[in-house]
Amino acid sequence: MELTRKGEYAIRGIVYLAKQPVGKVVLVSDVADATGVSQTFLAKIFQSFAKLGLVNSFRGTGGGFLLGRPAAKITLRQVVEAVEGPIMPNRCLSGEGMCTREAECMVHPIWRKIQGEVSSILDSVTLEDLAKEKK
Amino acid sequence: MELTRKGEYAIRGIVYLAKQPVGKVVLVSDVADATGVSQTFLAKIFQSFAKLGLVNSFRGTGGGFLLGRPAAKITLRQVVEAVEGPIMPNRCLSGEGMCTREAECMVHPIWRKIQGEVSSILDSVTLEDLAKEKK
DNA sequence: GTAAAAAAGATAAAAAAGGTCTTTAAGGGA
DNA sequence: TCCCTTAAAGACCTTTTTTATCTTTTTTAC
Repeated sequence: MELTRKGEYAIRGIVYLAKQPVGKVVLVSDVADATGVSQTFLAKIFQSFAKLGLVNSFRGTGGGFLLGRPAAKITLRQVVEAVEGPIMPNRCLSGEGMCTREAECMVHPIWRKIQGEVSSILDSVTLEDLAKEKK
Repeated sequence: MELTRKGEYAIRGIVYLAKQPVGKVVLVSDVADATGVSQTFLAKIFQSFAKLGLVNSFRGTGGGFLLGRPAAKITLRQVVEAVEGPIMPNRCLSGEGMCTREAECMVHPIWRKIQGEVSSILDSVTLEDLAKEKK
């Protein structure tokens, strides 16, 4: 029931991107320095983002990363799920007939409810919100 | 963001206890057989319960376990936290001055909200609820 | 005293977390 | 064309956590 470091770093990294002027391309190394995360590890995280289109990347001189779409169109849930996988408080919610007890299981609906609540909270926050300075 | 097997087994085991007639003492081995969990592993889990008073135990011949208080007075949260520790979606919520970014951190309040929601859902369910047969 | 049962602690295999390193591919500029 | 820069991809590694098992000790009833 805990976010891993990967998830933490992912958020820090992409929020840093969201704070840049629109269209500015930044190096992983810069993001790593600014957020205090190892460059190679952060690079892996950004690769996951790139596959999902959360960020765009450019190789070579002058390359780097920027957001794949406006910060207002990227939710915290998308960021977290990109590196941690689906919000899934209990294995049996993954379906695939794994939970043979589902029929009698009274606990099942509780996890489903938690899954729904957590997902909806994470869905309600965008990178635009997170990029604002706290006042 | 996932319940471990220990948490799953804990719930299965204590719900089985809650389904027994009030006052009936049952062996770990019986609970283990009924729930499909290894006996020694379940014994460890029940030891955690016993330390917190969620169950009472008796050693020796005729010994075993029963609920430490009425099923209606034991919440799902207490059961989960007994084996998994506090509901804590993000390390920085643990306080202890760990989160040096708290002042500027816009993400912090989100985790706090999730923590609150999850806790309150788990608090709202008792073993009495879970021991009912699904209809 | 002996058998039954939980308590406690040591040990260990397997999986996940948390990284690093090396090689490859792509792009820009001299 | 040849470097240099930078991300992509994948192999590799270490540490921690999970998921147990096994043994010994303590407690209790008979």
